[in-house]
Amino acid sequence: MAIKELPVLRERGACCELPSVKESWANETSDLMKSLADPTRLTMLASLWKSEEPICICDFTAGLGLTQPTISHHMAKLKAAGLVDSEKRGIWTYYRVRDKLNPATRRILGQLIH
Amino acid sequence: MAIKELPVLRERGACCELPSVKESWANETSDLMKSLADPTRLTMLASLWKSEEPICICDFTAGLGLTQPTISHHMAKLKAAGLVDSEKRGIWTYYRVRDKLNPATRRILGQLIH
DNA sequence: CACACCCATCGATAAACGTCGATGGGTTGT
DNA sequence: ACAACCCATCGACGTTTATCGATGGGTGTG
Repeated sequence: MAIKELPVLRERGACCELPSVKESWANETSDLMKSLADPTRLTMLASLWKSEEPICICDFTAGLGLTQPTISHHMAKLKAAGLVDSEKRGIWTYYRVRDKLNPATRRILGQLIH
Repeated sequence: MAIKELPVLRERGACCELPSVKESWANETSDLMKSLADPTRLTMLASLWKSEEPICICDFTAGLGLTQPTISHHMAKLKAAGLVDSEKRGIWTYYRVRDKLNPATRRILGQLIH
């Protein structure tokens, strides 16, 4: 257990340096995590991920127990995060997982949803 | 483009079914995402991930531009999410990425931090 | 044209969140 | 015993978030 070799005798008031972590990475990654930090959005995204066909707002509104403005609000967040694309057809607006998803993001979503 | 074959002529008021997504999965995954949905927590977790040695609160307080209560608060959230372990040594409390991390969670973190 | 339907947006409200100062418990060195 | 340091917790504050009802624009149907 390496934990037994902790520096018990380090000087007081002497703090150590941290491994460097890029601020831009932290900000961008936390934005992605925020867009996924809601059960409704995760459910919608997983549905789109698994579905062969695009899905429209009314399907989500009918399937989940939420009102249409709430569903639209969540979908707008997924779209703002660059995770989904939309296309309007007649009176419906169809959503799908974005084709040109960043490969790293696609891997993460694949790990999450599986 | 499969999108050209959208059901433009579907009946109005007839909503389709969604692929089934487990509610428990959505809740648990969103909890994990929430714990990662903050730049400070991501920076701390990435530091622990990259570091050979455990790191104590005072190091984070010195390295990031935040007060000690804020750092402790974020670390408590990471611990509550089961992502880190802590061990007290003298006056210091050392943190490290949890040894017995769920393999799926470890893969996700590996993808995120890399 | 009038009506029904889909959807995005606005405004409001309650809950959750990030941050800080203050406090107190533990531990070490003098 | 005292002082200095590390850290967890509490209470407060402003910000963000999830949700809803109401509204209006757009589109197809009778």
